[in-house]
Amino acid sequence: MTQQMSRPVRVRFAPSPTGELHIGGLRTALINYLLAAKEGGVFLVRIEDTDRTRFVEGAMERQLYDLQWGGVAVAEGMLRNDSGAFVQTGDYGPYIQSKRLSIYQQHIQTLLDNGSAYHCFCTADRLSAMRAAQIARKEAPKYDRTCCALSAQDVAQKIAAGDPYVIRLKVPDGTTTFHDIVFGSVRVDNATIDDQILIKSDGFPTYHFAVVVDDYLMKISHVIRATEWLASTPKHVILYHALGWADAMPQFCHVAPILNKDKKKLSKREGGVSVKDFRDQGYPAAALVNFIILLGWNPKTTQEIFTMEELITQFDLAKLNRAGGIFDMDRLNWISRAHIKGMSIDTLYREGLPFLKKQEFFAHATADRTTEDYVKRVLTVEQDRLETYQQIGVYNQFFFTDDITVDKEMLRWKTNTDAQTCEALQRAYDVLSVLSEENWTRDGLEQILMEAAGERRGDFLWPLRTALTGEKKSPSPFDCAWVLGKDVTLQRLQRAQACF
RNA sequence: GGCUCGUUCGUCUAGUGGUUAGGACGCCAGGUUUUCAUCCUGGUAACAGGGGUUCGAUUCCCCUACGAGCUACCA
Repeated sequence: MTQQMSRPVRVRFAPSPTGELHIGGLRTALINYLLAAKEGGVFLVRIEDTDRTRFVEGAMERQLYDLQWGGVAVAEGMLRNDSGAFVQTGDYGPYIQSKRLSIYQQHIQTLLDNGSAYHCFCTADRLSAMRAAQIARKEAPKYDRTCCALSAQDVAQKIAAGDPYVIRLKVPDGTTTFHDIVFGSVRVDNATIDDQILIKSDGFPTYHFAVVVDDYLMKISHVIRATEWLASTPKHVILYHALGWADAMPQFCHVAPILNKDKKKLSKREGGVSVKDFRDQGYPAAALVNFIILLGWNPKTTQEIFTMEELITQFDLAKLNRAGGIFDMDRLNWISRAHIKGMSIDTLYREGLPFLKKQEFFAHATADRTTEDYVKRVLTVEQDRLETYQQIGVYNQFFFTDDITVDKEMLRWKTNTDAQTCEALQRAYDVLSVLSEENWTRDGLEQILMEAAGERRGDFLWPLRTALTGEKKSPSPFDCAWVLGKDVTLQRLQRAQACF
């Protein structure tokens, strides 16, 4: 088999507008995109909407938006225009299959003419009866070619009479072999392949026919898609030959699916599998992308955290694994944490603010606690503790509300007495009340408070920290005082002292 | 049932005809520490099973088991 290694790279992602973009879909799109980006090729999007019964209004737009969110940049096919709408762009359109019906008609005719396809008038009832009988006889269900024996006259007559029909591929005898970049050589006996329907009775092509016609006409160099297509690739190979396009056959590359804990294909039933779900939960796009690409691929180094640029330079189709990977939430969280940790505060603020704004505690916060400056201080303190944007502020709500509760027990460090606790609070107040605003910095506060703490740090720092937060767990008292500011810090210390 | 594909710690994986089978996540234990988180150190844990080939197989071949996909006028 000849491989066109020098062909310009043109790859495509071809979603069906039937629902939200699945993370498995994002992964497939990403792999296509990475190859194109690495090789200086073109990544295009084509919409496969030939199943009118499953069409969902708006699904295409949402999927394209999710792709863009994930950083998978589309160069041809469906692009966003200035007003935000997705429009067909490129020299190989239309890029929506339902707009290509006449093209399919033209090419099905060559198949009909050269005897590679035939009309079939069998009814659904007859087909299902036939299939049931075959199964009962423990045979592989397969069309029995009744209509293949019809004369041209019979066919013309039935068509003229308005009988509904489909057009089937006449699978030739022999075997079909093809090379897959990931799975290697795959060979099947043509006798096991059914006479696949190419054109449905509604005149629309099936996937198998449309994908071959479109990939050929759009000059696709690599067909990179999910492994669920591996078994039907021989049909496509047969079609390339029947259409006389064997020399222009793309390279096939099937990528393993993402599985759930039961090793089943991750299904929408279980929730939390669409790109939108993860975006809504506050995972950075770069983290999700990093996570899904590492499921079944790695550059053979120990690097685990990647930017998109690093992925592009290090990507290699040959390093894709064959086995499917199980989706592991712990790992996603770890990768997400690493990405958030590595962000600038400006980025974290820009990305995280929309999530913070949805929080009730933030909506009720006073104006001075929702300023950019204040929120950025909170983020500075929380950055190392965040797994998702959605967690911002959630575990440290005392930053946004004065409605905190402190009592003697909370303020007491270990077995200290009330007097010792009071003394600690008073000492903290004394030290902080004379600290200038200029020195009210993370470092400045840490320095002066550690000095004041002396040897028995817990005696001093615990009452201070709980007085400021009303929580047993929180960031350090230095960080809390820094975020809250001098006025609030002193107020809260006084409130704590009033417990005694 | 048939066809195609797959199988290294719980998970993601590296790896070689001879390795103490490496790393990461998780988990556990210690350390740092005012708490939590972070961070540091250490630990736990794998070549699905059986036959070959071979001086020697996790690595090559075959079989079995298990798993997945396909077997639609869905993609």
